[in-house]
Amino acid sequence: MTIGNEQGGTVATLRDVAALAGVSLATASRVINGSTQVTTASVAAVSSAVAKLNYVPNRAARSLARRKTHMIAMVIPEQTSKFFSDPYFAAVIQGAAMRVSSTDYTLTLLIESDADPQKTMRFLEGGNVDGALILARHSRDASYVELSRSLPVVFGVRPLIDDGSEHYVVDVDNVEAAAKATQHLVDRGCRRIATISPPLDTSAGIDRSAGWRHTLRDAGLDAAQLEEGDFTPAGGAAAMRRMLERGPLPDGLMAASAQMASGALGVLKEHGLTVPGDIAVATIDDNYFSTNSSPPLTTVDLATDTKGAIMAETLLDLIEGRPVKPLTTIETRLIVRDSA
Amino acid sequence: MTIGNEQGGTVATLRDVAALAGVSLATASRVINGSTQVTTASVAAVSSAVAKLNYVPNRAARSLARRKTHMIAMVIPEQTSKFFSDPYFAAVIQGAAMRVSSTDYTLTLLIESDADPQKTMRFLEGGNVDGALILARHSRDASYVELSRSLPVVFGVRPLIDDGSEHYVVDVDNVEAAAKATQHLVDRGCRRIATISPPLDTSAGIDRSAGWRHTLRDAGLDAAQLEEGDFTPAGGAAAMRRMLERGPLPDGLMAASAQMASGALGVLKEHGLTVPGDIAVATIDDNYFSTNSSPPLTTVDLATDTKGAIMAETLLDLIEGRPVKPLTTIETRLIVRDSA
DNA sequence: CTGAAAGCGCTTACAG
DNA sequence: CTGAAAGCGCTTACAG
Repeated sequence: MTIGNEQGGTVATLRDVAALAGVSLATASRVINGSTQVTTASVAAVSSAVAKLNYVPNRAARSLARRKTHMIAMVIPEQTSKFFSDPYFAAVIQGAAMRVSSTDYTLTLLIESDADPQKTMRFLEGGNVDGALILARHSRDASYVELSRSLPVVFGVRPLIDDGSEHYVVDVDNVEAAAKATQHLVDRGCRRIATISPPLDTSAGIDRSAGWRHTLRDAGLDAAQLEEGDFTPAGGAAAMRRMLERGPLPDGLMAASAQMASGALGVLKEHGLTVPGDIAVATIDDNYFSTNSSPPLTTVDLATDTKGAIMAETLLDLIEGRPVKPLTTIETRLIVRDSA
Repeated sequence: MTIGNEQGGTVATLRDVAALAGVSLATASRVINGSTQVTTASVAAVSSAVAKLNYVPNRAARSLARRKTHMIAMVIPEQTSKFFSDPYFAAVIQGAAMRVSSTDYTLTLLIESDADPQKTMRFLEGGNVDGALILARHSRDASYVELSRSLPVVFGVRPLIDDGSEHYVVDVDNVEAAAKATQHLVDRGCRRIATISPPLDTSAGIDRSAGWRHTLRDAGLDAAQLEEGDFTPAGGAAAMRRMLERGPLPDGLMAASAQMASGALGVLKEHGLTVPGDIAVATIDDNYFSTNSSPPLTTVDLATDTKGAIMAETLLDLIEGRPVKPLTTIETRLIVRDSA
């Protein structure tokens, strides 16, 4: 016994509202859309009809007439493991969803299929949304930068291409975030500070390793080892192992993501090394990987949910034609815990 | 300099396709919708026109004509903290989004505002979606059960009301999951097995505490302490503290969620108690809270992303009029790690 | 301030 | 198998 797909046709229509209020369709529409060109009598009559009928405008009809969908898309890379176990995505999505939920817009989740990445692009180009929030992989940057010529688009990560075309980015200053974490290690007296970096073909990898390097240089210290991770605990553990094999042992580690730091901590423990006794660890991003590890990690809070909210806000500004600056930088702050 | 909201009108329309293919609008539409009532010549002509023009059907127009939106909503409770730091929601959303992304449907995230819960309901009742996936709080069960009379609705958690009306649920068997975790403690020789339960006014709380209780009874053991938690690490820690204060110390703990277990572990450590030496700990749900704690936790995997996928699948079946059973149970399995 | 009318881009009986 | 036409439920110049 299933519900079937008839909805019973009980949904009230604008025509019903107008009839009950004793006005024309046009006037009813004006009242509903908050036009000032209507008498208070009309407003009253229509409003009460709306309440009585529990009227909700049909989005499809409205979209068609206005040629606006009132829908925005959030594009997310497929790579299941990442999305699922990476608190970053959950936080951005939540921030954006919360911001959007206070408007008349609707947020739709678009997973960019590895098998058919063009599907996402066709959807976006097909006029199905008023704008898009992009969290996808750098390998597809070019397509999205291109897309932003015909559709309002906001990137959550600086695209790696720079062909001079304009695009909008909301992100933290990753150079600065890495510098804060590294400087903290310098300040507490570390002299041989290594880093586990995000992949060096991502803007996070490029920027965070740069922040680490220049902070050391400014402090008059030599850069110790750099090992690349992949944003996962396993990747962080592997990087830590390589670092330990190659030696010498650093006295400070700037693990450039809490997930990687958490993996590194496990390896350190295996080797009987204490944190922060033998090696002080600072990281970047504050989530359960940084709060829940032992010891809890000194980190730089990236305010990722705020970033999601501001991405959404920026996109709405773009869609509605309000002025927007190309780059919005989210503030970060150091949080000192036990690991450094 | 902003993009503004003109899209340049470059999007091809069905009329364009028909003209280029030399057929009528009706025929073009038929080809695009896979009708068999068309000659192969028409199919060829239209297909090539579609490719040439990069045509994508306008969803709004299609929705209006078909009176179907091709959109499904996932309703999530506001309570920021939960959604954000609770891997459960991320997993369900991901599973559902992945499943939906292989169809022509679109998944929209609806956050049920604490301030105006009626807003969500109006949206759902307004014919804006073809169906809804409900993850919201039990306090609103009645509204959603009521809603499911006029809209296909699938619950991710068994609603607490039972007024005889039919509704569709996709969930794990929480009684059984708790029994598996508890039985494992019994099997390893624990005699005084306590539990930290989810809130007892939720179906998870009711079922998991029941599974714990009846497993002990079947084993001929007395139920030791039960303390209520709230699904968070802090709640688990508080529950553990109360348990320790009241005594006596149990030799086994079935902490009914990995987050709560993680909080409890911290308190045990504070008190110098070892796991599993002094007290063996088993939990429910497998995520970074169970894999990332020390020791890693023996747990029952709830396959939460699969649950999300099956919720979506079930809803699509409902929408398209395929037969659906009222309850779909997701399989769970015990994963033995170091904590018990 | 208000209403009649055209139009948004599709789908779908209906007639052929 | 195909096409002309009506209609889905709104919005918005246009005329008054």
